[in-house]
Amino acid sequence: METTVGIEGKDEAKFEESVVKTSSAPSSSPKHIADPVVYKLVRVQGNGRLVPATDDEVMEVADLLEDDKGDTGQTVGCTSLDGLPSSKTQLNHIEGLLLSENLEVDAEKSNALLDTTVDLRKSDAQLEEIVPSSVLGSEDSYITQSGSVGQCSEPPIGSVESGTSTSAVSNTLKPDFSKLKGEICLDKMSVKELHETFKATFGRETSVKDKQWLKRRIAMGLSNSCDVSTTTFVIEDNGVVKKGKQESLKNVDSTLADYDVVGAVSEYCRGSPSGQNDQIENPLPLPAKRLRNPSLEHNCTNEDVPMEHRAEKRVRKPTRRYIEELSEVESREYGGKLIYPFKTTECDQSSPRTRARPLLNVQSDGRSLVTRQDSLGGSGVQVPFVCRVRRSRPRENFMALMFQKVQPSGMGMTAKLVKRAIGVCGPQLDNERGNKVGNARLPPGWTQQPHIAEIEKEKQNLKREAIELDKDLELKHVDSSGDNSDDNIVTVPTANGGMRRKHHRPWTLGEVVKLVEGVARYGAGRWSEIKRVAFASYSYRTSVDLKDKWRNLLKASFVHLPAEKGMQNSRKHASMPIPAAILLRVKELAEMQAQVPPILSSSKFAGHGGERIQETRAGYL
DNA sequence: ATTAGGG
DNA sequence: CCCTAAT
Repeated sequence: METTVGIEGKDEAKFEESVVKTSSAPSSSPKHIADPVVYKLVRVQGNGRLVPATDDEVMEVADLLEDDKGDTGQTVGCTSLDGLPSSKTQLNHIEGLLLSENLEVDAEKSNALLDTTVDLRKSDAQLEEIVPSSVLGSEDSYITQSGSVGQCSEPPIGSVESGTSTSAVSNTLKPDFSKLKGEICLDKMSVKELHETFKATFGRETSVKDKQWLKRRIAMGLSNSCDVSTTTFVIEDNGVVKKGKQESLKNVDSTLADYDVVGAVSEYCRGSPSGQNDQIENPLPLPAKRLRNPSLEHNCTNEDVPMEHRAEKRVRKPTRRYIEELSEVESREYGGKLIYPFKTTECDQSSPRTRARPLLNVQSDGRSLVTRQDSLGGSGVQVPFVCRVRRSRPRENFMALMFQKVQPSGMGMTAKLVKRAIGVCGPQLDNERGNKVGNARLPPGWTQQPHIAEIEKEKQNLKREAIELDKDLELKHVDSSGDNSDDNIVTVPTANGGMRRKHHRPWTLGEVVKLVEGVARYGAGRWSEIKRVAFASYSYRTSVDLKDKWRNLLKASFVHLPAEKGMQNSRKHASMPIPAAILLRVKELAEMQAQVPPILSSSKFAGHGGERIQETRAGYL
């Protein structure tokens, strides 16, 4: 079961009182007409019924409401997420940076925004796929309120929405009359009618007889569940922040709860204030909503999953990306230490339920997220992938170890690596590595080729991503993509007959920005500092890497003119073109810090006036 | 241990 | 990216 929060008004003052009242009588909250807000807590049982929440299930959401009132919502979610004090500043800065004077970048940015959105939705959908009914329940209940409204009494709501744009959330659920209307509408229908409606909605028949179920389904189909869930999550998120944790552990598979939060946070931070409104504002709650955006369609339709099913696929384990994003935030919060909150959570509660769940999310997208479960010799030991702290370099080293065992040829240099490997990541050999141990027979060419392909694909997608408003999150996306599992390890022959491994990790935009940022803040040369601060969560990217990258950036920032010609034919997607804005900034920084590359310095002023971007600097200091 | 520079 | 010298 899941705890759901519904909002029916807005007034944090009366909040608590109201909560209690409403929770015992979900369908009626008459007293507050205009201002009062009530958060109704309901518990969804099994596949449908809404049950009044028990007292201890009632969550305090007062502050959320408060925020909702004044804020865009985005800020709310984000601040609660990233404890990074300077995040805002950075955000502004980056934004400025990108917007500064590059239309191209701008365009890219909007694209990125879209992409991100899609991405999030997609993963969200996938999330849901995993969750049988629990989280769904919450969603459903919500929809019953607002979604069904759309069908029967959409006009009033719609107008109300656009009229009172103050708080999306409160507006969304605000009037109970809407809910009642909606309920009644569907209630009036017989099962048969419901079936017809269902068919009309989803284009297929259903054998389910449960009216409740049908209603919810239809409602879901008519409204867009994506946003719905978001709302729910947000609330839940805040709840979690307060005291939802225990609750989660108590009532729900906390794993799920956590994921929800993750999803919610991500989506919310993306800047979904509009997203939330979208759903409601849209006067025609048709299934078409999903098709609104081409790429979105693509992402949502890629599988031949029946639509109904798709609707469910909204909650799912967050992609590694998200985990790592969060963890990064977390780590920053705790002073750069690598802390993986989910690890504890997940490991603590290994309820039978949890164990059963993973089966559901099998092959949502090629890269199964759960498989690690039993990987350790089938011992059933549960080591959530989240526990993975890092891969790549350490792994490589580890692999070196294996390699040495299997094929003594590379010994010479391996020794060193092995040593490092043991020292660095020995204790944290996670299941993934464990897996490899099992499969260690793989030849040097080992690295999971299929995986690489996947990654590459993803990278391609992410390539188009630029920094958007929600820089922090965004960056993490990009970055994580880079770190996303497998590295392109290439073995190059070395003089003394040995083989050294060289892995290539394309720098993501996010990383670059971070780097630039860092340089701006601490100055070029303080690589270790920069690494500590900006790259705390990136186990790869050593300070040396940073340095190298900076060197390259510097080079790039001053040349960029002749490059066009040769590059044209050879490789278009070879490496992510660094946005001019960033290069510009690099250049500026370089000049500012008197780091102008000696030789290039002559041509630097050629046809470019990069002097006038001063505000950027201001952002840092 | 970190940094700079060459390869 | 990797390696190494220098600090």
